[in-house]
Amino acid sequence: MLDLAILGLLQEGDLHGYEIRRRLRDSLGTMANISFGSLYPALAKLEAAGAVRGVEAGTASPLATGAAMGSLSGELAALRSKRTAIARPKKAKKVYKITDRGRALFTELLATPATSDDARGFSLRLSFAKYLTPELRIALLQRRRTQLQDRLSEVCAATQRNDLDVYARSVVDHTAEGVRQDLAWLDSLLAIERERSSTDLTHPNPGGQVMAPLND
Amino acid sequence: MLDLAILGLLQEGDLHGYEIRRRLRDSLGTMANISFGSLYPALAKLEAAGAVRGVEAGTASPLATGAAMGSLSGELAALRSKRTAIARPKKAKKVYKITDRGRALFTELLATPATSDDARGFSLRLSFAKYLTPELRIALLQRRRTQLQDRLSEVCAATQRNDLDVYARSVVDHTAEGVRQDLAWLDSLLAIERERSSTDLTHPNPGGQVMAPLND
DNA sequence: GAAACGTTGTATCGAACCGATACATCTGTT
DNA sequence: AACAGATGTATCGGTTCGATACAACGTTTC
Repeated sequence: MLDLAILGLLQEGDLHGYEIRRRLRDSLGTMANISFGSLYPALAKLEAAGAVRGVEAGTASPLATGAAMGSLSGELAALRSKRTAIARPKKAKKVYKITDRGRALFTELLATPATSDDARGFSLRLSFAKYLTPELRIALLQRRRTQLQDRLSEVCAATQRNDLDVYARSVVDHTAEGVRQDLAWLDSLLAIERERSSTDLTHPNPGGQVMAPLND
Repeated sequence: MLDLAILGLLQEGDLHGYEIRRRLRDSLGTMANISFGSLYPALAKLEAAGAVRGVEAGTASPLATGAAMGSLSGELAALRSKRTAIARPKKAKKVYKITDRGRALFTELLATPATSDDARGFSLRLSFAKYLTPELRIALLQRRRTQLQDRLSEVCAATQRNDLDVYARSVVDHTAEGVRQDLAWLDSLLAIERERSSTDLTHPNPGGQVMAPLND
């Protein structure tokens, strides 16, 4: 699941570990707090599998690193300290690029429903939903929907109990409310998605947006 | 964190593994989906630490197992099949009891803020908040509150970005909304808690409810 | 009545993941 | 010049997950 997130980010540009973690926190809200203890082993594993290639930046060609830079502040910092960048090749950044193999793996992981998408797995996949076909997109939403409905009936059953003290009850009630909200969100997404697909059928590719691998 | 959940449940009655998992799902909504791959090792660890004691039920005294039964349906099933219960001592249930050491550990774990309470850790602790003093209760809520505020500003920053496609944006927005709702919930809990503590000061122990280790 | 299936129940394995920690480099502050 | 703080890579031990195996019992079905 971390693999999917990494490949997804790398799909939009080359990044190094620290920057990946930042994006995980910023763009992919759901994947916040991924620790380096997960990240670096995952990167090593992906590299061993040939899905990404990591090159030490700073050692070889300092001119080429500019394009690989992640953050704005990082780029500015690099420009400011360019005098030292050539003289200090020690402990360089390792910039990761996605390979064709990695792109294939990404597509595969994204489409695979896994066994049970939990909240994180679903949100992650939805974040990358522009890479899915409309059918797979709707399938993803529907899978999550039935899952949430099951969860809701469980939680509602818990709500009916009368052997809970105020605190436990408050937790259960709030949990139920959260599930209901998620469900409503999902329904709105499904409605949008169905409308979009129907209009796409009548007006194939109307504007700048759209089409199967959806651009941003 | 699983330890805390187990000890909390065992505090209200002796249970065996399977039943613990059921309660984890039913009473403690947040701790749903705990796998046996976590549960049994955790029980073994707690037993090794002297926090719980597990006794094989069914083998020794079939009469004594009745009180240790967890679910209503379980008890009924045991009554119905009591004729076979004596004759079939194979592969017995292992019923766990909490010890004094376990109770002490529970109190310690419950009061310890850990390093960072995530959503699960917080909900779990709040579910057992009746075992906390009013001061510790408020401290727990406030810790979580500042944490959620930090999270909210992070997520709001993500909301401002304009380089997200519709799907990623929807995820970010919904996440932000969720955090806001959690924050509102927390504020209401804090308000209640503060009022409760102030009325407790003016009218010490007014009704059947209340007092430091709060009963259910 | 036996075969098939669902539930209850205990247990283990490998992999994923977390939290803490260590270490190195550069930047800005005082 | 000293120090704090962000950036950056990396590893270690422990916890948790997901899959799987196994066993006993109840219910349904043919």
